[in-house]
Amino acid sequence: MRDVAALAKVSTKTVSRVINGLPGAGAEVTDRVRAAARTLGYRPDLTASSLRRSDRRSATIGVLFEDLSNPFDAALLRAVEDHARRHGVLVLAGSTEDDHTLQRELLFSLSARRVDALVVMAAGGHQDALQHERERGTPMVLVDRPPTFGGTDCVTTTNRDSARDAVLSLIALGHRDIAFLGDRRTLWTSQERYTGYVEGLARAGVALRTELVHTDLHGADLAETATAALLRLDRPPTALFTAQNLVTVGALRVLRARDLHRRVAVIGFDDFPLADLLDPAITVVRQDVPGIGRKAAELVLARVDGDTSPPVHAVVPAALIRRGSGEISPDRISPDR
Amino acid sequence: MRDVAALAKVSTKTVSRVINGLPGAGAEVTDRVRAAARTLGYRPDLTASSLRRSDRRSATIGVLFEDLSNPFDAALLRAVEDHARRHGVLVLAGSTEDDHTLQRELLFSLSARRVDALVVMAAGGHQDALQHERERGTPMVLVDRPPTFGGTDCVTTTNRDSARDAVLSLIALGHRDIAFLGDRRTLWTSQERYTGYVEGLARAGVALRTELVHTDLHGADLAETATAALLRLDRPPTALFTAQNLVTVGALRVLRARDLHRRVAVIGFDDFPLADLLDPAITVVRQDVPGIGRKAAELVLARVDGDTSPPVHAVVPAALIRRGSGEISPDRISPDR
DNA sequence: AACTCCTACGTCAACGTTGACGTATCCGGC
DNA sequence: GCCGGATACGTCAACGTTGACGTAGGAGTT
Repeated sequence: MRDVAALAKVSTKTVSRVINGLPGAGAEVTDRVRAAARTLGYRPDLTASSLRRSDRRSATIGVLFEDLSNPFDAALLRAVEDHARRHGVLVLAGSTEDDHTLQRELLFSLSARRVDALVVMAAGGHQDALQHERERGTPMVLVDRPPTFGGTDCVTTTNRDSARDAVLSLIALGHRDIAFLGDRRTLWTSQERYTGYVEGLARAGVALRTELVHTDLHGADLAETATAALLRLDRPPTALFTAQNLVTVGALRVLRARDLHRRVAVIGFDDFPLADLLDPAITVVRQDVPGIGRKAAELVLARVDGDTSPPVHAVVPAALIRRGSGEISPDRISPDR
Repeated sequence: MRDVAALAKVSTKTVSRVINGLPGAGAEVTDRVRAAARTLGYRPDLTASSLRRSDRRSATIGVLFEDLSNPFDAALLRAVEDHARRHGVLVLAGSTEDDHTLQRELLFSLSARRVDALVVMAAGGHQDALQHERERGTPMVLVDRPPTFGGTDCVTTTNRDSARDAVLSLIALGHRDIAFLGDRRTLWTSQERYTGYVEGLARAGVALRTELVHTDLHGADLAETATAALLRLDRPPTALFTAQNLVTVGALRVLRARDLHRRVAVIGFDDFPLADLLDPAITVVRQDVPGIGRKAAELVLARVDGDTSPPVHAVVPAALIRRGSGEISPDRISPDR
């Protein structure tokens, strides 16, 4: 900047005015400064700028997610990034892999870079580090789980209701032995979906068979093991409600290996790419991922802009997409031994 | 920092020493500073720190990609991020959507935030903005295309060789009418894969039927249209080589809709989730995405650490994964009218 | 002619941090 | 008792930028 000022024979302050398009710079000087900046390849330093500016904005938000290789996380990041970019805001992204220590470190890292706000899509377990950051004044949106502390927005989907509806739809087809396969119970979404499952059974007067419930299936491998175990029961389930996308995939692999994919009904929570190309195509509860991402970005950017209205808990509705696998009628299969 | 210093009754310089673990601070003072920092909720400001430090490192790299909703991009970002995080480096991510203007703006944005290096996974078209940034001294790695300017590393996969091998494998089964469906020709990978296709045909002495070649299929929808057109030919292809993952998916949709998915052979370039669960499972050329990402991160982080060895063009080998769809023998199908 | 007001600049200090360098204190050796 | 050297601090300025404020000159008003 000093070099630009020297070349254009003005003060650095005038360069600053020209670069930021502020009034108080004459036409001829403006041209000189622009030309000098170009020839020197000058790029303003936003970090120095935000250090000095009164609002201290870095025009950067942090996004914490669990695992980018999950299409759900990727799509969400994409939606947040899209919306942020339109506001001139960039995204510092980091995955936590559900590791508590990692999450703390990442949080410190983002905090040290003075992000204007945080979008947190992966808060398993304790939220004390998050709470601390929130109390320091960083606006924050939690995605897929409500905050355990005050003053914080969150965006979730209709986990419980959609799970209940999925189960009721299976029951309407005559299913009575519906298995539940869920992700870690520490996740709020898992709990909600399980509650919806239980509510669905209860509302239809179907008894809950606890041996059909498998939780803490983190990743497709554990889901495969659990599915195999279900199929070995004396009275195997005629339908599966798989409460997370990787769990769905694991279950499908086992059903396919046993050639049961056309006989056992499956409804999965979370859509996934190619679900429509499988045989049968997979019926899923589809979350409005772009909608969730957009809402999260909107909320957090509004907070950055000084919105101090009471915290919001936005609920973005999910929809049951009937593709075939959830419309298979009950068919008593023999135990897999 | 001033508050911490005041509370601990030391100078800010001493606080700096304690926070950074530098020698020259006594045990008792260290404890006092730590305690003060904790009670005040002090977080160092990395942006101010890197402004003043001699090395000017922000411990942040920028990653430009095209579309996060493509699992290839997502997996690559994930691999880069993993590796970077292990070095205490965070990732500023932005998608360009193959929009030239957007790419320029994003580049400026990252430059203004003084990223230490760039990983560019999406450089279609002109690279002048990239070149300019490179000339300003920012280390840079291009993924999936060689640089048009000097002094820059890149990481690619065996596009041409693997494409040729895929085609030869189809020819070995007796296929003579092999269609090529490719992404935009402006992409280097597309050109390479097409060249590999041509080489494969030539090496086996099979004539190239130009009406079987469709390029510039950006996205699954265009691929569907092209596939439908191929099936209307008087002599339709008995095998498809789909040179990008979304193209593969589009082609599969059409084959499935026509119930030809068990009669027309398909080999796709780029693996995609669930390719193994389809019927038939899809034979693909699988790139070593984690390997590419790791290599890119390694290269760029080494440059940040001052590695000035000559620029590297790393080639990470891809592998043909035979799953079934590529092992279908030629079967003359009648034109689809 | 003296005044106000506006425009187009410049000067100075400060944002939070650290490199360079200074100073006070203490310890061991002779 | 004095000196050399290490150790534990502090002081000052600077990184690139901008807010607050100052000033010079011209236009308009009375």
